[in-house]
Amino acid sequence: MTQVSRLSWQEVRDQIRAGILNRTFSPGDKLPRDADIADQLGCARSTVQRAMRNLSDAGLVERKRKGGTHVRLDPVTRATLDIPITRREVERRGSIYGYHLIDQERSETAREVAGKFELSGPTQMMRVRALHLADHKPHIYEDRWVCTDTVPEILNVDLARESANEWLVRNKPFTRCDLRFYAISADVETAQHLSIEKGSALLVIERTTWIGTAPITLVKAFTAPGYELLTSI
Amino acid sequence: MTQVSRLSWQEVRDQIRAGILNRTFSPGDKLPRDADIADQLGCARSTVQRAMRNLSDAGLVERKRKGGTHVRLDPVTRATLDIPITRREVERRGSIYGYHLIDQERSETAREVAGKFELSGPTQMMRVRALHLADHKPHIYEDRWVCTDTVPEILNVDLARESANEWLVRNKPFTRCDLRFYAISADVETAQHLSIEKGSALLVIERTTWIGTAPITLVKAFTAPGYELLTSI
DNA sequence: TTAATTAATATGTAGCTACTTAATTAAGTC
DNA sequence: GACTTAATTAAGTAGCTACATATTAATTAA
Repeated sequence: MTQVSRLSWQEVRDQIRAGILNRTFSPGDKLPRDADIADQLGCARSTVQRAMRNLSDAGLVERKRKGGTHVRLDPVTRATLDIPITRREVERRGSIYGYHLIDQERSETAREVAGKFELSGPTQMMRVRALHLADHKPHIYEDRWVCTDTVPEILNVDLARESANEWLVRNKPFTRCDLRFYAISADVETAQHLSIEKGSALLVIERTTWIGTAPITLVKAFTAPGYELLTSI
Repeated sequence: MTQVSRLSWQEVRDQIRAGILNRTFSPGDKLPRDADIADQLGCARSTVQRAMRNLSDAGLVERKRKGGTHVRLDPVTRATLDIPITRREVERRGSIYGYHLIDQERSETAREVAGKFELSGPTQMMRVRALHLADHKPHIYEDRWVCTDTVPEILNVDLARESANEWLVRNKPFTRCDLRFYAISADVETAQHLSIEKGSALLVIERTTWIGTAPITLVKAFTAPGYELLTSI
């Protein structure tokens, strides 16, 4: 008697997923209603709901009120990425973290930056350039714009002591965050900051954050050669 | 009377999150038990549970049975990435998709590949190189290893007609997927395939998949210059 | 004192009911 | 036929109870 008295939502999810993967339900097909699946499997609808929500989160099915549940036409690989504050990231790898402010200046918003923030009117910004070190070697060079209309407090922060990265994460929550990853060839200035050769291939992590619709910050993090971004699964 | 009769789990989540962000609860602090929060807010524990699970998924808090809920010490930016099959990705941008098989050959597993798969013993592999085109221009060059012990059917697939990418996604579900993103300078061969200059900076998306512990495939997708990976939030 | 056992506790899950909401289908109306 | 409105449907949510499970804390035995 290895029979389980109750079916867990994970088991239900696995069964439904198996049905999708072995083509009992093909892409585009409509799945039975939650209630019917519950009946058939002998569990509660809430259990099927939980399983379905999971499959929906994972990108395997699409659910619509009244419309029912359909197997997604185009399966996607959905991954979650954790981007910690840079100090933590360095320390977790067992390296010694270092930080160095390069320069900071108040300035008008560059057109490119305003575009990324989806701004209509003009705003005051502060541009901060800084270097994060791992074991005394350049690790990430960041070129950051902070909106001083949204975050005026940043003007009173000693950014030579505490990085804007850290201060903002700790003090300025965001409600929206856009991330963008791409590769570039290091230009002269970036190469100089990272102590590498001009033209080296770099992974850039670009992050734009808002609180509501108010812009907070835009950072381009130029990672040193060899940097890899891994999924946390 | 704008008072809501019932508190939704989103509202509960927002209140707890607000408490964390305004330092009512600082990083490392222990939050009250779900039941107490429910009492205080006048909702059911299940509603608080739902809210907490969401905060936990988002990386804001950590929960442990008996241990309770703690605000995470190191806030992370947690993003979800959708990686569709390449054809879909190209078509969604309104471009014409094209595919071209470069070559395929059965071979022993390269040491680097075996390492990525965390293999102990030897396995048979097939190496497939192919090009994905967008509007007749090189878009992604993929260098793929498929384990023919795990996926012998692939040997009977006409990979000149259907890409391994598509066939595998449609026919071989995985239970584990590791992703890795990094930048490289194009070597001669890669540059040739992508019709670009040697040394150009390229974003590489490397994906390793398993079914259980059995290896399925390892792909390095060399994206054409200008390629960007965006989060779906 | 240390190790093993037991009790206590906070989260996690399953099941049920009742109600809400979004979306589609059907029925009227011009 | 085209448009509006109402009915229907299936997922989503809230609340409750009961029990499971993982940990920690307390207690007892060696």
